[in-house]
Amino acid sequence: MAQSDVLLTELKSHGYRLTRTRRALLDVFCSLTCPVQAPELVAMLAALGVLVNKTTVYRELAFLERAGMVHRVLLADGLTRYELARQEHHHHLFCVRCKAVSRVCLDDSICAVSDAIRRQSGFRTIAHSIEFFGICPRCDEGERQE
Amino acid sequence: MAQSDVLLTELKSHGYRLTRTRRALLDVFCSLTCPVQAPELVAMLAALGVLVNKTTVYRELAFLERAGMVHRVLLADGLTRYELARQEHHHHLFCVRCKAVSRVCLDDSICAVSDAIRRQSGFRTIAHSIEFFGICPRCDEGERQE
DNA sequence: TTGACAAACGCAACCAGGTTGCAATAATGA
DNA sequence: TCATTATTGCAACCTGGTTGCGTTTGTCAA
Ligand SMILES: [Mn+2]
Ligand SMILES: [Mn+2]
Ligand SMILES: [Zn+2]
Ligand SMILES: [Zn+2]
Repeated sequence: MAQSDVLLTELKSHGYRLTRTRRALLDVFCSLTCPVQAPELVAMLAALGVLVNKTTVYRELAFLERAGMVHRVLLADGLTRYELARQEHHHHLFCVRCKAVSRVCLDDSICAVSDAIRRQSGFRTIAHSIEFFGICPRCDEGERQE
Repeated sequence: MAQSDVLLTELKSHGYRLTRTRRALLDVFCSLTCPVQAPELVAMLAALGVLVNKTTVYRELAFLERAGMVHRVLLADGLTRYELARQEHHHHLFCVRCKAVSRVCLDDSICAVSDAIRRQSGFRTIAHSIEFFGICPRCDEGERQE
């Protein structure tokens, strides 16, 4: 059973409808390895022959977010991206040159600062975002040759 | 000498003009303790009697960013904020309830993961952003009473 | 299979943040 | 004071995102 079918089954079991958009969107998300913007999703669906209005995509993203299946990713350019939730916990490397996004898994201890923050300031952390901005290996190579 | 005068002097020494907008903007930035959005700055300047067009503010922010005096801060709501650069290195706590932004200084070791990332993936980190999203002490108090 | 019903949808209009081209203005040093 | 050029205002534009509302469609029970 494909990963997207697992998700569809879960939605169905909660009484939600399995629409063309919903199926296609989850398919796309399962095939991706890095976060994407909503307008990009509209284009990707169109390329698959699924012509869907941007309003629908935004509403569907909100729905999938509520259902805990996708979440937002904020990177250095201020644009909102989405990726499948329930992946191995990881963080992002954003190349400020070519805008490529890659992933990195960090040591648990780095993610465990929440407790220290709670003690220090009383702030109850729900989530964190650790993003690194810099130059990816490919661009670094290119720059050295210029 | 006020902090903003130091910055103005530096700009002047590089041959840049000291305009009304520039002075007022640096004054405002020096008086703030957390990052602000561009439209907020337009309003704050207006409240000080400095009526300035939003285009000018955006251009001035780009200028001050190039000059290394302010930088962008991206938080959980996807809006771009700016704050004075050259502060003690710190990170942000974003209350998802009241949207308040506070600051926290983390252990150096947490910020030093860049080397590990370089070894692991070849990605050359220039900057990082570590943001925490959760409930601030005030809101936490309020929620407990409801 | 059919129909009722609510969920999902498309569309148009709208909003906010941000950008651009260009002509007018103002800070500077001579 | 004047020339030079950085800075500014304005209008028009762009993109991402939202809203209201009437229509379509997925689901399930008859
Ligand atoms: Mn990711
Ligand atoms: Mn800060
Ligand atoms: Zn790159
Ligand atoms: Zn709060």
